[in-house]
Amino acid sequence: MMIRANGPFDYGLAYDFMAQQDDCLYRAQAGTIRKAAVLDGLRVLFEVSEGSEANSVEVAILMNEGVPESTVRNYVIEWFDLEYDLDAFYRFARQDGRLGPVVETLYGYRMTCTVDMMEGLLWSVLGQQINMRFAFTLKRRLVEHFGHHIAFEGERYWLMPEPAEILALDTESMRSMQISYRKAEYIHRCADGIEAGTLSKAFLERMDDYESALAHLTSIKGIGPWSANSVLMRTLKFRNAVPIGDAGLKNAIRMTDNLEEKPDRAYIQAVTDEWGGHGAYATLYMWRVLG
DNA sequence: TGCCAGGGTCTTT
DNA sequence: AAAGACCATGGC
Repeated sequence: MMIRANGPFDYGLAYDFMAQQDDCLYRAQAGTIRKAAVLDGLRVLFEVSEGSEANSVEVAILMNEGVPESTVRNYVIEWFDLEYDLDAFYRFARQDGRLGPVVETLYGYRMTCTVDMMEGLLWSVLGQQINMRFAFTLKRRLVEHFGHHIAFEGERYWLMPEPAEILALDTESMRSMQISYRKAEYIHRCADGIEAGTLSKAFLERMDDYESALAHLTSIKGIGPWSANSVLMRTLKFRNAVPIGDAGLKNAIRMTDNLEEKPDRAYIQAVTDEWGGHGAYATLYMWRVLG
């Protein structure tokens, strides 16, 4: 099936970004991206590749336990953020001194979202303060520990474990994966919240006010402003969410503004205030000015 | 080798 | 309110 984006979309840019990540929950190879997922309790393996028409992707289902095609379609729309009005962002960005140059070189670049809430929260905790390479290693160890995968053509396509399974995983097992005690505790809290419903995606989606959702997320021990906004941006699609304090964003602003030192919190706040409702995509593009 | 990493909490000024 | 200690370990 083919899916067209709302406005410009460059599959190659999405592919290149995803291929350079070391994410165990999809496989990027030879221009195609394969992913296994459990959707409404049923397993499915599908493949995304460049669409035959402009600004589109092609989706092929490789293995399916009965997930409706429309469900897979909606998943891919969310994953590649194909509904976002990218032209509206560009109209704003072209008039911005920082964003103007970078949006020209990345025309059609969209966010790769994290559809699953447990995965989004897990990443927002694992990604705290450590280098990305190591964070991906930790994620891989945790995911592979549970062993859930779909085998296809001699390869394993790993599935995200359920919150209940993560909740049941003891701290010592996580420590043996080199996840710190604190992060193990935070991950348990997140899994518990999803199980209880107060951190479920459906619950937070109903909380359509940004300030309320932010306050709710940061009330969880271990979820600070950076982690909360990471989830608001990539899983809940709040377009004004910006991970304040993000190291990459600091470095990017330092570069665009030609600063001697990294900008402080007030400086960053002033910049992100200018972005307003375009903050999430402004951040996405700013990350790319570092190369 | 030392500094930095897509931070957060808790304690102390 | 702001600054410092501590966590914890890989990557470059």
